[in-house]
Amino acid sequence: MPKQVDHDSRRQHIAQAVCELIGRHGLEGVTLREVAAQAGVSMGAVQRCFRAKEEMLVFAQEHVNRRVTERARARIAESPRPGSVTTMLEQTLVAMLAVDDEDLLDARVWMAFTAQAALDPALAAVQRAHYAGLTELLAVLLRTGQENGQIRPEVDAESEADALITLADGLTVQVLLGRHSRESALAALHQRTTALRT
Amino acid sequence: MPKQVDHDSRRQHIAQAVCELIGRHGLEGVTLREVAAQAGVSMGAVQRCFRAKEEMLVFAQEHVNRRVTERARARIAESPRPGSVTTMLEQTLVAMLAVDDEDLLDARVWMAFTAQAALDPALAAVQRAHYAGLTELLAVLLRTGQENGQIRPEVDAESEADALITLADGLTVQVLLGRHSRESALAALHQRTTALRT
DNA sequence: AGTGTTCCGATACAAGCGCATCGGAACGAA
DNA sequence: TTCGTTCCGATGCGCTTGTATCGGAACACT
Repeated sequence: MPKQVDHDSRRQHIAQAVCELIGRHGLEGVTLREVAAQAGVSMGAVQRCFRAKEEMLVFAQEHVNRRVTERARARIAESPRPGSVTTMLEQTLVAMLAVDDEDLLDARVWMAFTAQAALDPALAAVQRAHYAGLTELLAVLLRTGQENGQIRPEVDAESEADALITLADGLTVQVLLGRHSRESALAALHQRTTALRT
Repeated sequence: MPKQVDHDSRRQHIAQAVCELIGRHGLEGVTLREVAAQAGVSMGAVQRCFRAKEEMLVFAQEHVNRRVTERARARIAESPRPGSVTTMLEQTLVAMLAVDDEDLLDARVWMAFTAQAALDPALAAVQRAHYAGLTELLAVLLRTGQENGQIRPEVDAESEADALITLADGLTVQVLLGRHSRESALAALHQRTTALRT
């Protein structure tokens, strides 16, 4: 048997390098040579992992989406007030904002991919799948809260989940443009989620 | 005196070509050659109008921003129910959405420039200036409505204007990704603005 | 140790890019 | 008409891009 490498972990590593490049210089800054340098590997290694540049970009998109979802679940798990559904909702949305200094890069990556997805139906489908998962997560939280009597019963879980996601996206844009501070965005989320309480 | 051309109108014309290219193929699709072809002029003419590509892009950004503002003012002027401040508010936000079929291109252009502005402080400043004008427009409408007794007095005009803009941006993103239809976005705007009524 | 397979680093290459250059067309003033 | 200036279309240049190619290194197995 020949030499073997862990392809999947290498793809993750390269995807991370791609995200850092996008976050700093946008999609235009993603060249195979730069990616290789950022990842600390040679161009040949990158080419072996991904048949073409676009395949690499799609993988990177899914990579950052996965991380957002993970962050959301982590924030729910370590929620400051366990049992409070509105807190869990808020933490999920905070994870989506991804404006926590170190994660601010991810927000720019999200922005770049979303802009591209507005032009490329294939990328749009990837983003929609990601959003579908988040919507479901929020909807479950909302329904749970309604069963517990923590969320006002007249709220429609699905449409409210959509509205919350729309708010998070809008806030992300505003923060990235420097029109909102991180704090004011968080405050807006807090206000919106507490307004759902009974 | 030598041959003279109307530089300003030519710049507008080229900017329009740039917008159409961005709307169809993104910022990556904007090359001097493609711009010249789309505008129906030669590359030399483009180079004469703009010293460099970036200058052209900034001008195009301001071009599309101007058009959004104009559309907003036009929609206010031909408001279906003159005198109704909430209707004017709604029409302004509808203009910002720019998802009216023919304007859907502009929404994609907005998205592309905004993503770029998240990386380039100079572009971010241009966008912030644009938003400042829109915020002021909305705030004036809100204050007028409060003086007329059409808008609930406890609303803070500035922060409410910001919130409305955030909503519009979020909805634009959702529509471009195909997660919201044009109609549901308009409905969301309508609901939000009517909620401000006394 | 030998061998067969997998991997990868370096290089080559065509295409496309932004920009600079320049000779001549276009046009107003004399 | 002639002149002087402005404009522009075509072309060239240096550079970067994504991808293809390939000789040899790296490693598991016999």
